[in-house]
Amino acid sequence: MTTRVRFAPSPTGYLHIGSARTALFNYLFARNTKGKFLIRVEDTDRQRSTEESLSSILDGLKWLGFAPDEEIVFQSNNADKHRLAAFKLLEEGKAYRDFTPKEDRSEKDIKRDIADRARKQGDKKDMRDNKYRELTKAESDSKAEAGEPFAIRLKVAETGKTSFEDAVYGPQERDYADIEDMVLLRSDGHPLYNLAVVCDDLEMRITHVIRGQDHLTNTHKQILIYEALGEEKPVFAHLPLILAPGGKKLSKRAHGEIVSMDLYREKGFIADAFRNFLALLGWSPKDENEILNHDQLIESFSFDGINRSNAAFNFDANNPKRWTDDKALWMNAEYIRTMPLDELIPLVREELRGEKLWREEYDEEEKRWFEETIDLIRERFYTLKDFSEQGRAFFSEDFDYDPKAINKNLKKHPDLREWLPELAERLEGLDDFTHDGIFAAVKSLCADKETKVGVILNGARVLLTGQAVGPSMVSAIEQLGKEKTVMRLKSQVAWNE
RNA sequence: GACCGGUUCGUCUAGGGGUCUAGGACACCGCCCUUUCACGGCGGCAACACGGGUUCAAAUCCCGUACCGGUUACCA
Repeated sequence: MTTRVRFAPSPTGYLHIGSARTALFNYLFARNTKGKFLIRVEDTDRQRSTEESLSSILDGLKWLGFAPDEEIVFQSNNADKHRLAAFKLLEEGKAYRDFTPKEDRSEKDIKRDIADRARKQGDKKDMRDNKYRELTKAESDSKAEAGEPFAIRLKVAETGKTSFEDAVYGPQERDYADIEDMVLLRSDGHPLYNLAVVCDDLEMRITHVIRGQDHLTNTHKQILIYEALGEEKPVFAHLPLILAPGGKKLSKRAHGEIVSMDLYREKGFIADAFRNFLALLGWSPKDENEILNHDQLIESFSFDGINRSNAAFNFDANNPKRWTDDKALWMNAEYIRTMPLDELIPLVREELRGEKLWREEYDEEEKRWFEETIDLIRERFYTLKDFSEQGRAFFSEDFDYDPKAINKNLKKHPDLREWLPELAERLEGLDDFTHDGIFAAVKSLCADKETKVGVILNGARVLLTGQAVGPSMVSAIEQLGKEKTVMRLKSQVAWNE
């Protein structure tokens, strides 16, 4: 049997980092088992669903590389089938009409409202106390015919329990007494989540339902629906949640853009690296190598590598250097400096284009120079943004000097004001403008001035690149070329900043 | 409140009765390399929530407590 899994986002916002990981695990499982990965858009909440949200989610999935194997299913298109299922259960006596007037819930604080009420009820609540539950068929029919509005609720048995074996959490049980007669169909004819999910998963022939742990208790309700429908249930695998630092809920409201996948693309993450990081949040491979590319992730993925406890996404909103999880940043840097150059170049090209730093020559007569430059400067970069920011001086005359670099490496050694132009002169007269020739010139200047090589090179770095850090400076000088090097070393602009 | 999950270094995690004086990764710190640095190499710091059992032996099994999370809608 081929496995079939689905990722089922509801288009009511951005692509949450936790949803992205759910999509990832579904995708990995599908590929690992040579099955199908499907996408179902759960757009039945018409008030909250938007086009923008949908395209943002789809874009995010595309960026991560999770293309669906079949056409995307829109849940709202299946409403008729859901209704049919509800009426079938009603017909068979497995569900009943509830004529209780619909309550008006104020949009605000619904969740708190519900929790408060539940707290008051304590454990005394009888889940079967609906007075319409035992109405005879004739009574129910006549009320319905008279035009009285009704919702359809599932008739959950008085005693017994649901049980299933979760592929991650193991055996699960829940007593019927703890499950209410949930509404299947709203009084306005609108099918509800649990019914819709079950019907669609059946229709799509889903074999494994892989989703967040927040659905663990829902699963029992859905099992009741599978049973009422007389259908086989799929395998369930629930995933631990991704929490904010301190173990609190991670939300856009409280934590901002950091929860949205869009941000990572904008900030210069490489999809491969981010996928790798995401996979390690709640899952771990058998051996100790944590750097796993797309194919390696697929190959090593399995449910028993999934951890059962929630993971905290670690970042510090007050520290720009730690705007997101350290490990994610490190992972991205690792990919940038080790991935094949021909895979990196197109990504850098996009970045430079976006910042108006790209020149067509980089693909033609200056291709070689460009590749060498990228290979040189990528060594200490963390994101693709660094190519256009810290690396800007390699592609443009219009770059800024980092004030910290000026103070630390220039102004602390006032002599550099004379020494660096002198270095420029010496380099200008150099026939052999290669690494060794440049280094020899630097060393002889150091000897003459009785200073350390580091002082000269650090100072030169500021004037040449505007930065305090970077790759081997001698190589950088060679890469920049004589003309630019001489010009920048003679410039006094930085001294006046 | 009730029900359901969870709890190993700061963070992500390995481990599921003896091999655990608890392994790896990130971060942090030190040293080395070097021509400076956010590269690299080597090393260090640092954890089994707590209390009871069971057992010759418990991070691992059982019970309780605490804390955290989820669910508790005519939302998804």
